[in-house]
Amino acid sequence: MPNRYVDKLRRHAALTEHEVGALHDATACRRAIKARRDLVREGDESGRMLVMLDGWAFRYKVLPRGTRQVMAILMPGDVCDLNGSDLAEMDHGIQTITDAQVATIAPSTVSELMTQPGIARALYVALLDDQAMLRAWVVSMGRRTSIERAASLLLELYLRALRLGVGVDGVVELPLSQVVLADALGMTAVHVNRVLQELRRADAVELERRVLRISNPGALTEIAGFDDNYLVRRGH
Amino acid sequence: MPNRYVDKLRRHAALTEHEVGALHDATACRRAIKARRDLVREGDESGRMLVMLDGWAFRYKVLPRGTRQVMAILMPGDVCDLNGSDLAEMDHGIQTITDAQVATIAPSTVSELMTQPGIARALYVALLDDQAMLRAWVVSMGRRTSIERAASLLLELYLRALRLGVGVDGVVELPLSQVVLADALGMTAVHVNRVLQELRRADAVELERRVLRISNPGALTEIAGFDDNYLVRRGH
DNA sequence: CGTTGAATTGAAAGTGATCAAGGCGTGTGG
DNA sequence: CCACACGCCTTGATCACTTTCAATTCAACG
Repeated sequence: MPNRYVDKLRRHAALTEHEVGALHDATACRRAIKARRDLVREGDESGRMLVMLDGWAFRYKVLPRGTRQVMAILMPGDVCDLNGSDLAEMDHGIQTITDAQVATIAPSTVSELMTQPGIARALYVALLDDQAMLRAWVVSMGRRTSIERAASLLLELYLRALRLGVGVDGVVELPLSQVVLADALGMTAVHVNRVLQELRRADAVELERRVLRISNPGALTEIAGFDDNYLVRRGH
Repeated sequence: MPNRYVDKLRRHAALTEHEVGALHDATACRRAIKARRDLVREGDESGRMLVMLDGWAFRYKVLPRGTRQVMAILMPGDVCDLNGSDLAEMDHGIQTITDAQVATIAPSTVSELMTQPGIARALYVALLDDQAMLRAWVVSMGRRTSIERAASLLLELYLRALRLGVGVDGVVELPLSQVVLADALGMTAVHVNRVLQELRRADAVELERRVLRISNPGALTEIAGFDDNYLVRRGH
C-alpha cells in the first residue's frame, strides 16, 4: 500500500528502516472522507497532525465580513500541523475538495516521531518547503496582477500534480472550482472567470471541466513572472 | 550575554542544559552589520541558518518588473533558514533595517543540532509559528482592504515588539519607513501614507518619526478585523 | 545652508469589485 | 423520459479603491 506522505519525507531526508516503519505505523489508521466536508470541526483536539494520503483539500480562513481566503491547497502527501495557535475556533478550517483518505497523528505520537533524528529532519525540511510556498503566495498576492497571479497558481498546482504522477504531457486534472480558485487568489469568482478566458486567449492554458491543459508552458511562465524556483527543488 | 534566539527556543520546548549550551555555542560567532545592508549576497553558501540576535531586518523578493515584496519582518530572536530552494540568486534577499547583530549557523551544525530532540522540537515549533504568521499575511493580502491590512500589520509588529520588551504602554519604536511598509503590505508608499493618516484620524494609531503609538488598541483591532489569534500563543 | 532621503498632497488613469442576469450541464424525482 | 433544480460558469454595466505621475514640503545631517 503506497503512502505518499512517507514517500515525500524520504525525499527530504535519509530515513532508517526503523524510522520508515514508525511513519507507516503512525499513518496506518486512515479514514475516508467525502468531498466537500470540513476536516476540522469544532472541539477537535488541537496539536494533532493531519496527513493527506489521498485526495485534495484546502486550508482556509473566514473573515468577520464573511469573505474567505484559501491559504493552501493540500494534495496527497501534504501535511497540516494543527499546532495550537489556530483552528480551535470555527473560523479556520480544512475542507476536502475531492473524496479523500486522511490520517491523523496524535500530538504524543508526533512528539515521539520527532525524537528520531531522520524524521525530525524530514519534518523540518517539509515545513521549510511549505514555508517557501507560502512566501511565494505572499509575493503573488502583494505584487502580481490578477493575470500573473492566476498563471502563477496554475503553474504551481500543475507542477505539484506532475510530481505526484497525476497527469502527463501538459494535462492534469484540477478539481478546483472557480470559486475556490478565487478564494485562493484573493479575487472574485467573476474576475477569475475573465482572467481564465484571457489566459486561454493568450494560448497559455485552458481550464475546463476540471481539466487543466498547459498549452504553452513558456507563455505561462512568462506571464506568471518566473517564480517557480521554489518548486524546482521541491521533491528533492 | 543575552541571546534572544535561545530565549525564544526555550519558550517553544523544554531544553536540557546541554542543548542550551549547544545553541549558545552555535550562535557564539556573531557579526555586526550596519543598517541597510544586504545580508545575503550572491554566492553565499546556501543551507545556512541566519539568526537575528539584535536589530531589525526584512526578507524580500524583487520581481522581474522591479517591484519588491517584503515577505517577513525579522526581529531579534527570529531566524531565516536559507534552505536550498531559494536565495541562491540575487532576486531574493535579506536586508537590515537597523544596525544588527547576526549569527550564521553552518548547515552541518544545523544538522547536528537537529539530532538533539529538544532542539529539533523547538526549531520545529518555531517554524510552525512563522508559518502561522505567513498564513495570516496571505489572508491579509487576499481579503483585507488596505486600511485593515495596515492596521493588522501594525498590530502584529506592535505585539511582537512588546514581547521583546521593547517599548511599553502602547508605544514602541518602529524603524520601518513608509516604503518598506508599503512593500510589506503590497501597496504603494503613497497609499500607505494616506492610510496612516486615516488611521490617525480614526484615533487608532500614530506612526511618526519611527515611533508607533497605539492610541486605541480596541479601535485598531476592530479595524484590523480580529486576527491576532495567531500571536496570542506566540511566545508560549 | 544646501543636499538628500522621506513624507505629503493633488489629479488622472486603471484594475478589479460589485450587482444583476442569463446559460449550461447534470442528477433526481415525478 | 422529461422537467425542474441546483451548482457552476459566463456576460455586461457600473462603481470604488489603488496606482500612477508629478510636485511640494519636511527633517536630518554634513
